[in-house]
This record gives sequence, structure tokens and C-alpha cells, in this order.
Amino acid sequence: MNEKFFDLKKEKQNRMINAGLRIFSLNGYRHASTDEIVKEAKISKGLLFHYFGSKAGYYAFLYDYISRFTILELTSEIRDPSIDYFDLEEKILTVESRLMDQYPFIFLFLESIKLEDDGEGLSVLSEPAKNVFDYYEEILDQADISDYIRLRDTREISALLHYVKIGIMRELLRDRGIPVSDYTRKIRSHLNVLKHLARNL
Amino acid sequence: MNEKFFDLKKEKQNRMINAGLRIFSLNGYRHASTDEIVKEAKISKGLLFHYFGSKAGYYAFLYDYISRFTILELTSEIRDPSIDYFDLEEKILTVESRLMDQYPFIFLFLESIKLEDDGEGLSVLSEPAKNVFDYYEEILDQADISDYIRLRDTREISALLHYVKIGIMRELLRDRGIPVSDYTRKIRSHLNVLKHLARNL
Amino acid sequence: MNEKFFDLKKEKQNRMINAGLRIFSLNGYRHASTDEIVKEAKISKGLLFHYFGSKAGYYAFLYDYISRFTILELTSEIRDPSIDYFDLEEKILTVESRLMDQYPFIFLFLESIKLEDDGEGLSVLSEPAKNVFDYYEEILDQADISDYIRLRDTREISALLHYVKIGIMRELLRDRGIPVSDYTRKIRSHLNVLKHLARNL
Amino acid sequence: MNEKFFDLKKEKQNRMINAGLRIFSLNGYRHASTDEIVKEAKISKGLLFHYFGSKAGYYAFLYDYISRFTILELTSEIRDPSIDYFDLEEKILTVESRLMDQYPFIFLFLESIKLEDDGEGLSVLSEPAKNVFDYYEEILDQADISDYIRLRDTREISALLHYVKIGIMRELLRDRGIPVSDYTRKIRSHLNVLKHLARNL
DNA sequence: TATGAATGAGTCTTCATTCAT
DNA sequence: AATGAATGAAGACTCATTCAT
Repeated sequence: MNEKFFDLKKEKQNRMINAGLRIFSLNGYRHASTDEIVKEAKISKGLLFHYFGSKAGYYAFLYDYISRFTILELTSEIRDPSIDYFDLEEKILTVESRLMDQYPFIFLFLESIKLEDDGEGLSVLSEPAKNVFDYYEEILDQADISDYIRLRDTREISALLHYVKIGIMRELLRDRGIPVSDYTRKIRSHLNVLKHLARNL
Repeated sequence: MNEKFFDLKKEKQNRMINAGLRIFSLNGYRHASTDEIVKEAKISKGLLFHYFGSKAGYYAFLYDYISRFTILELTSEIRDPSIDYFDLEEKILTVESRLMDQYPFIFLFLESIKLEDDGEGLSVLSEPAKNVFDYYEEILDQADISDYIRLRDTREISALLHYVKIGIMRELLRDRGIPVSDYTRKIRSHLNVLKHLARNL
Repeated sequence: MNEKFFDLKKEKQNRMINAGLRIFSLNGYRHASTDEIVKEAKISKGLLFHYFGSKAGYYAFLYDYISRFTILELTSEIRDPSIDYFDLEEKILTVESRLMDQYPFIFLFLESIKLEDDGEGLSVLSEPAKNVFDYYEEILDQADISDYIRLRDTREISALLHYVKIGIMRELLRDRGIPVSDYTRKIRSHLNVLKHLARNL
Repeated sequence: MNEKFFDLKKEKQNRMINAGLRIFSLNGYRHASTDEIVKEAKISKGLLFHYFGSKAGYYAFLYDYISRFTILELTSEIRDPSIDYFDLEEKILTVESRLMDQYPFIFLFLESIKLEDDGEGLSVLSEPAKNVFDYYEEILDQADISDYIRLRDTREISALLHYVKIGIMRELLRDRGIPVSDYTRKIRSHLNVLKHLARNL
């Protein structure tokens, strides 16, 4: 069913993907209205169902596609994660930044799925080959933390960083037209503070 | 508007509170239907709106009332929190247990509000005099941790404990009729394990 | 679910029943639109679902109610069917006439169910205690046909009569406001012709 | 408009005819979806409308074509119907069998039209030069019934036979791949029973 | 105070038909 | 001739809220 979708013009594909990421992120599965989605994507109501069969099918497609895409990008950019922990976090941020250039709501969407509580929405999310968040854990665990000998758990910093990222995304993305570079700059600043603290533990 | 509510028979008040706590916890603001709520509370549709004006007003009332009530109970039972950290956690658990006897979904409700993403629902939640979760942090920070000298951050244990509590509540409360004592027993057991680990850090 | 319906004012009940009988008869289950039904019944969209839960539930209710009602009326008016066959047919016609005064589309509705081919529509029709058409056969079989000795099968006349009735109903009922007496007069005339023929067989 | 249709390869013509016969027979006019039809016919959506203009035009075409075709075949095979009644029925069955080899749903389609209740569907069915069912009556009335002296009405047997045929077609055709010979065998068996009964009247 | 019938805008989904390629 | 992407009106159904009693 979804194969046909990839025959569309890339620009239209992106419109249809971004509309879903935005509306689902901001409203959750149940409250995300297909009317709002098609308006955002500038397509007709019927077309959404032509390509995805149902709201649930569309949701499932987005999750699957976005999960794969994110992991693919991370994998191809970060071949060797066994570098200094904070260098790795910077590298990840660079990749994320590029992903958000194409799909601004990509991470808020993935985050929103963790909080999803609607039965119908959840039931269609096929466990992807690899869960994005598991993947993050995986590569972060391979980081070299020898320079931060007194740092018991870099995972705590990773988690903290995650919450900071999500919080700032929420603040910035709600308003349209704010460039991703604003986001990146803010996060990089927080990252530097954390790095500094970690060295003094 | 809500003052009239407190003139009702206590038993009816509790039915109306518990119905909301249950349905909002399990379904989120948007997906919680007033039909389901009044059926659960064994009251008529009109009565809910008579006392609370709207679904949003009811939601706001519950949040405000439950927040105050929880903090009141914690405050009056735990006058001096500067005792041994784990003794404090035990005391907290005892208070929570009694709260759940009256309002089983009290903590799942508070937790669900943190995850709430519906605009209308969130917009009516007036910041209470004191946020319950801030209050927890506050008293836990006053605990005496001198016996766990190598324990850098009891907050981590508090957080862990929080997740365990929420998880077990979710498991147990979905089915009706499971006594709160089952819940308390399970948590106390986890608490003891953590205490033991902490001593060996 | 349907009990509440009978607490409504009789006039409103009849409006709601007649609207369904008309629209389902003329369009079949699938093509009968709930919008058209509520407009015909002069009620809101929600009310239909309030009382009957779904289009299918409404359809099932109508079938059940109309079947019972028809048989009840026939039974109470025709205590002893073992009278002269044509006298019996006249008596039946009188009862039907009165039924149609209250529910003009009653028989076209029952007829339309025999032709129904929609899966969803058919699946909800619980076999009633007694099928109306079986009931007709039953009482007609008890008629006294001794005066029409050469008549091998009064059933054929019954069937013929049935087709005539349905055909004339279709002609007359499509236009609103035609009195039932017009229908009755036409049928009675056909009945007399048949009676005459039968005597000469 | 339809003339162009006959320039297509015979095989494609038959696919397009059989798809319509099947889907319309099984679902009725309204519920027969053009999506399902083109999928069954293995043609594109546009092509159906290219040749027939609309769903209604397609429906009308099928009815007209199938009516003419059936009568043509019956006429050319059964030049003299004034033979023994049951011999005639056998001959008819043989012709029908061959028709069903080419168009399995031919008779279920014709039958379904009698039950059609959709306004749009019915409105486009131009009365054909000769109605198939009238034609059946016509030739059956010419049959020689002198051998069945006590048989008042062979039409009753014809009608009975008709219902048996339709019923068995419904049973067999719903599943794909059942050979027409299965159908023919079953009907011939029923026909023999009836013949036997008739002789003993 | 208490009821629940009644409303109608909003939701997801289907489908005949059009049209650029 | 042939495709199938694209449209949008219409359909069944939900639900917070109102109001007569």
C-alpha cells in the first residue's frame, strides 16, 4: 500500500510526512484530526486514505518510516561511536539538526509516541526493526568516558539532555518558521554547560 | 461554583471524584467521555455540569482538589521530614496508602496530568499553590542521608521508586476490586531492596 | 436500550418509526441515509443514536417492533381463521388497512427486508418470535376452501394478492398524502375479481 | 459510446463484463464499488469510465447486452419450443449451461436486477427489446403439456425451478473456481424429480 | 437539587468521477 | 487507448453541552 507513496514527488512526500508529524506530535493520535492534517499537507481528504487506507495506517507508516530514517542517518554518519562521550553527543546533535531541517517535528513525534495512550493508535505501531531510543542508548553506551573518571553514569546526562531537547523543541516548534539553527544553538550551549560540570565531578 | 459540591453527601462527593480520577487517568482528558464518567459516578449527565460547568471545569477542580488534599495529608502526617531517608520513604508510603484507600486513582491521575497533551485540558489547570511533585522533592531533600554516605543522590532512588509505583499502580488498578494493601505490600518490598543496595554503595 | 424509546410521546415515537419505515423501504438498508431519516422524523442526528446506538440497531428495532405489532394485531382481530377463504382475505385487508393508517410503510418495509442484500443490515435482524410472512401462511392455510372445490391451491391466489398489494403500495406511497382508503379500495376491487374467478375454476 | 468497447480484444471484453456481473450480482447497484470492479477486471479506473461514461452507464450496458445475448442464444438453439415440457426444460438448461461457461454470473445478475431498489441504478435500465423473463414465459407456454394431463399449471413448476436454480447458483458461485458442470448436474437432478412428480399428479 | 432527552458541530471513512500524462 | 493520482461531497457515528421538567 505504501509503496505507491514513494512514487510521488519528493516535495509532496515531505509535505505529507511533515503534516502528520506536526499534527500527531501536538495533539496525540486520537485528537489529531485528518481534516487538519490534509489542510496542513495541502492535499485532499481522499488522497490521505488513497495512500494509507486509514488514519491508523498513516500513523503506523509515519512511525515506521521515521524510525528507519533516523537510525539510517545516525548509523551512516556515526560509524564509530567509541569516541569521547561529549564529542559523540555533539556529533549526534549535528545529525539530528540535519534531520530536523527536513522533518522539523521528527523527534517530537517519536517522543509523543512514547506518551501515546490511545488503544487504536498503539495497536498499529509495529515494533520496528530497531527502536530509535534503544539505538540511542546503544551508541551512547559505546562512548569513551575515560576522561570523566568520576562520572558514574553518563546515562544520566543523556537523559537530562533528552529532556532539555524535548522541552526546547516544544517551545520553538509550536511557532512556525523558527529556523532549526536556533534550536541547535540553544542545545549546543546546554551541552557545553553539562560538559563543564562533568569534568569537575 | 464548586462550593455547592461540598454540601453533597460525602459518599456522593467521593463517587464523583473517583469517577473522574479513574476515567481521566485511563483515557486522558480528550478521550475521557463525560458519558462514561457519569455512568461510573452513578449520577446524571446534568448534575456534572450543574456542579462544574464544563468538562474542563471538572478536570480543573479535580486537579486542584487532589493536589491540595495530597499535600495536606502529607504535611499533617509528616511534620518532620529530617529523618533517615528510607524511614521517610516508608512514612510517605503509609500516607499514600491511606490516600489510595479513599481515592484509588489519586496518583495515576496526578501522573496522567504530567503526560497530558490536550490543549483545552491543560489550559484550565491553574498552577496550584504548591505542585505535588515539587512538594515531594522538597521533603525528600530534607531527609537525613548521613547513613548512606556514599550515596550521591537520593533523588535517583526517589525517581526510580516513582516509576516503580506508577508501573505497579497501572498493573493493579486497571482491574477493579484489588485491595490497596496488595499495592502497598509490593512497593514496600521494592523499597527494602533499594534500601539494602543503598547501604552497600 | 430501546425501552427508553417507549417513554417518548406517542406522536414522536410514531414519527421516528415512520421515518425509518419509509426511508428503509424506499432505499434499502445501505442507501438509507440517517441524515434523511432524522430530517423526515424531525429530530436531531444525535437522538437517533441516543435511542438506537447505530443505524443497524435502529433497523433491527424497527423490524422487531413492526413484526410483533403486525402479528399482534392480526391475532387479536382474527381469532378464528377457519372461515371462508375470501372472507378471511377481506378481514386481513381490514386489519392491514388500520395498520397502515398508523404506519403507512409497514408492509413495504417488511417486503423490503425480504429483498435486503446488505450484509450488515441482515446480520442484525434477529429472527423474531414469529416471522410475519410465515404467520400469514399459517392463518391462510386454516381458511375454509370447501366452497372452491376445484381450487387446488389458494396459496397461489394469496401470493398473487401479495404481489398486487406490494405493487399498488409502491405506486401510491411514493407520493405523500395519499389516504390509505385509496389503497384499500383498489385492493378490495382486485380481491373481488379473484373471488369471482375462483368460483368458476 | 459502447461501440468502441467491442473493438477490444474478446478476452478483455469478457473480463470487463464478468467483473460487472459478479460485483453487481453480489452487492447490488449502490454497494458495488467501481474500485472492486476494476480490480476484478484487471483494468484501470479510468478505462471503465472511458468506455461507459459512468457506473450507471456500465450497469445499463451490462443489462442490455446480457439480455440480448441470452435471448439470442435461447432463440437460435430452441427454434421449436412446442415439444414435451420437460424436454424443453432440459434444452433450456443446456443453453444456460453454455451461457454460464462464458458468463458465470449471467443469471444471478439478471435476477439481482429484479430485486434492485436503488433509484439511480433502476433509472438507467432501458426496457430491452424483450425482457428475458418474459421470453422464458413465452417459450415455456408453447411447450406441449399433453402428457401431463392433470398438471394444471406448468408455470408453477417453472417458477419452482427458477428458485431452485437461483438458490444453487448463489451457493456455488460465491466461491470461485467451481465448474459450471457442478451446477448443471445438480439442477438436472432436481429437474428429474419434478418430472417424476408431475407424471403422478 | 436532579434528570436525561435533545442538539449539532466535528470525526473518520468511502466512492464516483475527473484529468494530466 | 490506458493509467491511477486526485478530488470533495456524503455517510455513519461521537460527544460536550443545554434545557425543560
